[in-house]
Amino acid sequence: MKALLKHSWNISEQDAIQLQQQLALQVIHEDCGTPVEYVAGVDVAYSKHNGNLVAAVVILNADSLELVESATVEDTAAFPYIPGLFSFRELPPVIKAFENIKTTPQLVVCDGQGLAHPRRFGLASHLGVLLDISTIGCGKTRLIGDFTEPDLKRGSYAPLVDHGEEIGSVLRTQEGVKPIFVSVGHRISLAAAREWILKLAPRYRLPETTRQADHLVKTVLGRG
DNA sequence: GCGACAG
DNA sequence: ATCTTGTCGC
Repeated sequence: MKALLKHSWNISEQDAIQLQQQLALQVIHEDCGTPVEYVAGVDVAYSKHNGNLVAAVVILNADSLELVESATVEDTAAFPYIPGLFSFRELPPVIKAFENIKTTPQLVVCDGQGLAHPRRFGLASHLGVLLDISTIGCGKTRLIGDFTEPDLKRGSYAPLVDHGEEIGSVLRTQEGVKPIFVSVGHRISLAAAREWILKLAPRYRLPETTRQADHLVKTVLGRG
């Protein structure tokens, strides 16, 4: 599949910020109602020797969570890691990997934030707008926002708040295990995003989508 | 000026 | 992200 919308990745830091503000206007924070048959997982890893990026996209059956298709792409890093401009560093190879995927997913789970971003346009939001597919931001750590510790039970969550605005949820996917940061990407509501992440993480802290994508990139790099 | 800072 | 050993717990 191909991205419906495209733009240059070879831009300055200032232009990247302006582009985020412009594209953020296209994000839809509501469920689109499309039945989900396939869910995609995305992850990127770095080669310790040449510094290259390896992106992986996995397509899972939404019910069985079994792998049905996958693709990986190795690329050179063209943009530095700057908190807030993460997507400009990792999305290029991710988009290329999606071009080698035949099965179109109705939902994509990203390793990073969506709405929980300084300009409300994290990597998940960015990928969602480019592909025009529902996306969820699922990060292992916080970028911005305040929160209180959610209860220890699986499924408990606490609001992630920035300047009085609820930008995501701190969700406990496994009892007594460190919670993850869930936020809306594109074409989905926060409640639906939480439900999906819980469904995708029946046994481990992270959803199967990111676990399988993570496993794949590590295999490509040699150690997995 | 001093921290915080997705991966 | 990546570099790294042992250790605690199921």
